[in-house]
Amino acid sequence: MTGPGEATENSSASYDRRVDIVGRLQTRLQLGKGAEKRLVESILGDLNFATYAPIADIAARAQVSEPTVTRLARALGFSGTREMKFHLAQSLAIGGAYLRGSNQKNIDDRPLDDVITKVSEGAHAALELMSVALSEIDLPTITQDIAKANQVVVYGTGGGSSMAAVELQNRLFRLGLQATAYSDPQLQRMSASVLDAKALVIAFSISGHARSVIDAVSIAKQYNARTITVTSPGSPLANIGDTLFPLTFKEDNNLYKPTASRYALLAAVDFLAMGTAMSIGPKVLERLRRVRQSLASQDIGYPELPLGD
Amino acid sequence: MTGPGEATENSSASYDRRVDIVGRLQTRLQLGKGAEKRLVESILGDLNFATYAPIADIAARAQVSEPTVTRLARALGFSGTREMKFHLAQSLAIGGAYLRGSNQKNIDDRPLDDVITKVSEGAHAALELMSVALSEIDLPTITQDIAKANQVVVYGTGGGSSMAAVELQNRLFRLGLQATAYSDPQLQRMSASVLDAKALVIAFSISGHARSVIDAVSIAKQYNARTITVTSPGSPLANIGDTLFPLTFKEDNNLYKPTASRYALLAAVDFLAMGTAMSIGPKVLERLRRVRQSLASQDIGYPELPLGD
DNA sequence: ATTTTTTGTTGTATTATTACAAAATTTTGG
DNA sequence: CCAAAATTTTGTAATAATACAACAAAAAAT
Repeated sequence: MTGPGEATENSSASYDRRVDIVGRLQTRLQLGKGAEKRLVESILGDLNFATYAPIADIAARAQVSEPTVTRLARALGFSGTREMKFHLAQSLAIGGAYLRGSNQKNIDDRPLDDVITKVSEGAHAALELMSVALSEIDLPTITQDIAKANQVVVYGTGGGSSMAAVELQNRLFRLGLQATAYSDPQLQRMSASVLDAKALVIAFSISGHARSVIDAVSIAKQYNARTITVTSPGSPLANIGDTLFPLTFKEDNNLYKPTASRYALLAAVDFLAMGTAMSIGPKVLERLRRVRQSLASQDIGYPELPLGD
Repeated sequence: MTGPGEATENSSASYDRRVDIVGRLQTRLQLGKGAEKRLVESILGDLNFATYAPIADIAARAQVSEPTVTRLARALGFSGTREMKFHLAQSLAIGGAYLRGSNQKNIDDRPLDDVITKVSEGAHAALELMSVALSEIDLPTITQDIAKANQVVVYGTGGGSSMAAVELQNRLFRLGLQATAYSDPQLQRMSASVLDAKALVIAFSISGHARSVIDAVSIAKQYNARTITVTSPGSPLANIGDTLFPLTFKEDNNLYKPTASRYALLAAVDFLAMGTAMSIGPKVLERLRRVRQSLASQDIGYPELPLGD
């Protein structure tokens, strides 16, 4: 439908599909069989090739016929091979080294000087893992709860989680919600003990074992506050919360680079904050405008810049 | 000569050219004239169209002949129109709404439920843009400076930058460096005034206009401290620092999601921290082990978990 | 054994490029 | 400064490359 002929008009539909293309290919790999499976395998095995090579070469390499390639493209929702290749090119651009390198040797084997490659591969991977995991959950329901809450209390201890907690506080605050973040273990427990049924707790912990956060959530529940936990599925914290926002990440053992999970946390904050903004709806724009203006008046006008330099 | 035939090998050469294509077109617009100029104008006027439309349509719209399009592609260093269009598609993907911009309806008009897609696309794109931009700089030199510093002072004001500053402090501290972060404007100026030539300043600012950070860097320079700025190229802060670590990002106009730059900042922190760890070398591992142990003794052993939940 | 689905073959339509010719531009000799 | 030659730029038409449709054969499911 979104064919070349319609190039001029808004191609937002295809834009949405873009990044997901690799995931969709992987799904198809499970279901498919025979010629199509061979083809998908071949494409995933070398995305670069599939992007730049003509259909004849792609077909030859996968030992399938040319129309099979066209048919796969159609099956994925594209108007044809051409369009599929453009989208592959785009996800390759966005996924960067992460996707480009998927068929390469073990990351840690490579020379130590490509710090940039490693860090961004790790970050891309972390984000990818998160968005895959989240296809399971019902984000709107969670964010509607947040949007309706009278008071939002955010817990998180330790570098990553407390960063996330503070960040979420800022973001929700800008949306006009009463949000407060607590990083201090004592304050977490104390603040939890004065909550009521109209309060909403959001608790961050990568491991799900942070003692003070678990305590605070338990206390909050005693007072009937709703609790959302952002943590690893199956962890103690995940088990006691009302709703789980799963934090999925794979920390690799490279001691020099112990931070992939931070991207996952940051993404979680973004998902929650943006989702909440959406749930609140257009009236949130007025509040954002005010915040922006309050910053602008102080530091003379760079309106294009993000909030809170 | 990165033709389709070479698709299988690592196409890092084309990777470098990728983002720059719009800039190169703009350069050509100055020099060129006649048919080519018309064509370039037309392409820049609607990158989307140029990306998706067949050569005949592109030529027709610009009122030039088809071979002129092929010739332009060649002149830009591509093997042909096909390749040029792929690269356009990729820069469009990375530049995102920014490049797609003018001639499209607002992204915000799209349905509200694909929060996850939007956030992760933004994040991926931000990371990719950073790593492309950083292929220019000499990271080892910078991180060796950090590794050798007697004392590291980190400045950053406002949500994103202060988060980055604190995070970098933590990371460098774990490596055994004397690192201190200051988010408070007054403290920034004060701390800068007591530095000496052996101190190293790292200053974060997304815009590069944060008054207190600029002041602190100027003061630090008066006392001969080395200064590294992590900020937008060309900004006031970038101009006064000794070394620039360029922060490249395209904040899109989606008010609901004002945070792509945070991923760029986080990546910058990772690049610097990991690079520094590399520069220090293996002896850093012992320090990391100690930090890990100090955390483990308190909260009973989950050694696989990242430092600082 | 028949129907349905999947895959391949062949011919055709679309798209991009080459080869050549015609303008347009610049250069050069008077 | 002007025309004629040389050079460059641009366009036309033929050709090559690429992708697709229609149909047929094979495989799988009923």
